[in-house]
Amino acid sequence: MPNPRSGDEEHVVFRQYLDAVGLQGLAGAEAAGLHTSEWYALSLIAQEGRLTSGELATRTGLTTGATTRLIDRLERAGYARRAPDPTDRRRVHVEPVPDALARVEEVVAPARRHVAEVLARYTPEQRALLFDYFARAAPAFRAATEEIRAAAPRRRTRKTD
Amino acid sequence: MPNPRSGDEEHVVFRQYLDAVGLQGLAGAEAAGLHTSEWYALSLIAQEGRLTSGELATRTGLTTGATTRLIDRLERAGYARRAPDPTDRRRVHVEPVPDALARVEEVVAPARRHVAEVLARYTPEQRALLFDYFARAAPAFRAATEEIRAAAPRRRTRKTD
DNA sequence: AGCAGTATCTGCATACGCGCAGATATTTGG
DNA sequence: CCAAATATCTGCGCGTATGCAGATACTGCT
Repeated sequence: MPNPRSGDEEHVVFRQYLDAVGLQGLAGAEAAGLHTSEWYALSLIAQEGRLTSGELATRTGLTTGATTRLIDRLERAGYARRAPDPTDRRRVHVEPVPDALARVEEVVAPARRHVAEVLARYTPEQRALLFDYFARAAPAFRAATEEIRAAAPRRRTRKTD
Repeated sequence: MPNPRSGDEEHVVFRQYLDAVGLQGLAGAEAAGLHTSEWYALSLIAQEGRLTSGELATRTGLTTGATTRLIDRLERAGYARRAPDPTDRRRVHVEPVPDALARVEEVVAPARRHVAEVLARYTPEQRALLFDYFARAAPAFRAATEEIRAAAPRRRTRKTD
């Protein structure tokens, strides 16, 4: 990697940073024994605390049938569980199993540790700034995610050329 | 631990940040029409600039046969191409197609834009610190990834023992 | 030149996720 | 109480990714 103008360099630095974080996430998902759709769904559930099957279907972009199976897998793997809705017995709430989230934490532990090492080299003020960035960037990334998913035409199958 | 209370909060902030970045990556991969193994492989190739089929097999943890098909898909989708090794004609180098990487950039564009908005609220000095963090954190995440993959009970792959 | 070792590719079989459409259970409205 | 609407589940088939093992092509060594 040569040393181009700093604007370019920032671009590359950020790109590689994103890639590294993304790859780490994928490795984590695999280590947790979860496929990406399951990992994605679990993140959604953990984030919202609790979702109905239908809501999960909407958020993941899957059909309700596929979502049922997805929940089956998550449940079988011990990451989530079904809970009845007291007011509407057709509905099924899906909620994370706390114990399993701890397992996910374990998988993320190496990343946390390595990053902690990096953070340790900064002053408390600098660390505060970084965490301020984390807090602000998370919603920004979530907004970007929604934007991407909204713009992406669902083209899972490439049979039609 | 100087401050358990704020430490806990940092924990959560960081976790949500990681989740948000990861989900964004997944959405991007899907928008690019790539499955996770393909996205993963493409990241590796882009990072190294060029890999042989065998090296890619090792890095992804796939068998050489599966890797051949993976390269086929990457090539058919226009993200990578095969290039002969001038010194060893058995070998096949896989390299990213620059044009396609630009397409991937497009997919990441929303994230870049949203984060740019966040970064715009900081002073140049603060931004410099953040980019310093990005540069340092990327290798840290890569190390974490290797650690995770090394520890993960990988599906029975290699038979070369 | 011949033989062993290496790198990649190709059939074959298997597993799995997903969409589709119908089935089942429950709520809501007349 | 019956019918329509709603939420989830199940049976079925398709497309695809992967492992395995053999085939093919090339290199290096004797």
